[in-house]
Amino acid sequence: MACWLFKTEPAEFSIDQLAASPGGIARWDGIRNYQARNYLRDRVAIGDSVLIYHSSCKIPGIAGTATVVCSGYPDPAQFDPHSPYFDLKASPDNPRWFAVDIRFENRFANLLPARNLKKDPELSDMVLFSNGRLSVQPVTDRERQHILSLAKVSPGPA
DNA sequence: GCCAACGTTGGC
DNA sequence: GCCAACGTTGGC
Repeated sequence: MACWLFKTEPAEFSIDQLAASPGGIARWDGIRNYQARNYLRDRVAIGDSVLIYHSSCKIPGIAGTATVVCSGYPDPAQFDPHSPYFDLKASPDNPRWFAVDIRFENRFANLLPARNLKKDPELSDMVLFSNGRLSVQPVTDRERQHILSLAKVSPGPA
């Protein structure tokens, strides 16, 4: 089982919206970056663990966890001319962008602020800090374990 | 709102 | 294929 960090702007789609989705399941779509696309298309698998990261908000950080319930498939939004994610150059025969489905697992009692995680020696190698703009990124098992242990002790905003 | 870092585009 | 110009991301 692999682990991933998915970034989202909570104003667009938050972990609460995920939790409120039918069955706690939602499509993770609208990813328009090739490196992230490659992960969604080729690597993200059913049963993988996901850390949900809130970005571009008051306190950016990890908000909770989810599980992958459907691996990569063409993102329907790319074919919809009314969608902000429409892509003129994509076609069903030759899809350019991919989505996965995830199911809500847990919302941390206290969000883990990125500025705290950044100071944590256990997490110094996280992709989050070397390529902060990548919206789908791999997380090592060690990083995941550490983050989950932090979430349990509920450190809260420092 | 600023700005640094990074990604994409397009002329050559 | 290079690289300058431009656009986007995202923390602050």
